[in-house]
Amino acid sequence: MSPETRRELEHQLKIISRGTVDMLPAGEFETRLAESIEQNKPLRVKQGFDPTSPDIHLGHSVGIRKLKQFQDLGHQIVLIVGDYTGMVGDPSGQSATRPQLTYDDIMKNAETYQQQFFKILDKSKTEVRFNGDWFRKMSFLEIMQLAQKYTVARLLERDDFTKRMRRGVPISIHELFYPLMQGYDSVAIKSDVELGATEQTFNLLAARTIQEAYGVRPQLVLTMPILVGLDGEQKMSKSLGNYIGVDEPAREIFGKVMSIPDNLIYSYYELATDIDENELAEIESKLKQPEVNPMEIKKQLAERLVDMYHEKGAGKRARNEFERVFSKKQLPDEIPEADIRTIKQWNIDPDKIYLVHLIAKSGLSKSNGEARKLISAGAVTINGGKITDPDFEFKLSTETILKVGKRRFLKLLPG
RNA sequence: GGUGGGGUUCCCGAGUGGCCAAAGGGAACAGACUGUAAAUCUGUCGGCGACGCCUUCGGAGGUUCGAAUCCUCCCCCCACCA
Repeated sequence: MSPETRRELEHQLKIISRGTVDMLPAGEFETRLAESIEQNKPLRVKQGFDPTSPDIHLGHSVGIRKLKQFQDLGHQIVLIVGDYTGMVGDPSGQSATRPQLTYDDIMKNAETYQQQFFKILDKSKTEVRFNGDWFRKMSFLEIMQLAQKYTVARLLERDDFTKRMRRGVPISIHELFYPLMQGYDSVAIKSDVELGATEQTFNLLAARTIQEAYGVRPQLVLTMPILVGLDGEQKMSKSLGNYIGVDEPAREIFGKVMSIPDNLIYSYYELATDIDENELAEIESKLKQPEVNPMEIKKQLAERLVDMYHEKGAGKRARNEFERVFSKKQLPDEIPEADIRTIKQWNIDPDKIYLVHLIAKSGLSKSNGEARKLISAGAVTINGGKITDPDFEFKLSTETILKVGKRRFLKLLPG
């Protein structure tokens, strides 16, 4: 190996290994990377995403950002949109069968996925493939041949299956196919590397066996930690509702980041931002000092994340807004407005506004009942004055600010 | 295929003829305290202009003054046996 190759190899390994949990099989990464450098042949680096929800969130971004690093090092990224696997549902980490989505839902989600991927990746350098392209064409015979390549015993080694078996939770046969399908994706696109979260380790390794069975060189496997969601306990996911979408408005991203438990701050910096090693180390030590209030570090994190997914300066603005509304309890700079016409469209008489209806119809609460509860709980103010009477009615004569809970506002205009 | 045990509100899970919109826990939401952190305490937690009315306990029928609870058929899950 030439000194230049050696240097480039070290450089690439350093970037690639940041934040990773495992690079498997041990040692082979180095060999294969060196080979790629020497032959000037980019690695084909794959990650699959099942479009089971409309948005890419920070959890997805962990892998995508790692792909971006590969991309910047000159490797070829292949994104698999799992339109077929999405219908099967990945059993990884699941305690129950996933709900089946219709093909239409999946394709709708696939569209937004494709837009959102490129908030992080360079579109012109990325290969996007739908796995329906090959699965749709498979005959039953071919499916059986694929099924031959793996054994039930090996599938059942998986922790999630074992647990479900033990707890008496059903496992459908189609779920057993999921790892086979994912593995076949690797055959179809001849991947050199596949990325995934640690919970994917089984699927990623199974793919090696399947590639080999089809005469394709087995891929390397790189696993990333799971990003914990807003609740501080479970992995970030749409279905748990504990996620931050990359497409969300700046103030939402900022606010959600501020609501994560303190002990998550470090891992968010490490996994979801591109902060450099030195700063990361500094943050780590600061967070350990009891006299440091983590709030400021968290605000910087929130600012940084907003900047990543919005235009420059958006983070700063979101921060100012946040501080105004929550620290100083002032009004946000943009409040949804409702004029007389809108109010009438809600079937509400502006001369005799029944507060419960107003809150419910304007969407500040889900139902009249909830509005009523919020009022009784003291969560509703009109122009700063707390209203606690659930039957409160008023006439709209001047501009009026309605506030429900900490963050829901509505401006009523008499005009 | 046989036998037995199950399917309850967002989740787990009590309830086996009226006192059940259904215990308890979790989640969630709101309030207090705070840093939209954690912890803690309090309240709410199917819908409705609401001491009442409507809808809900796998599905469809039935018995009864009255059903989540009893009967019939159907669907689904689990365990053991084959």
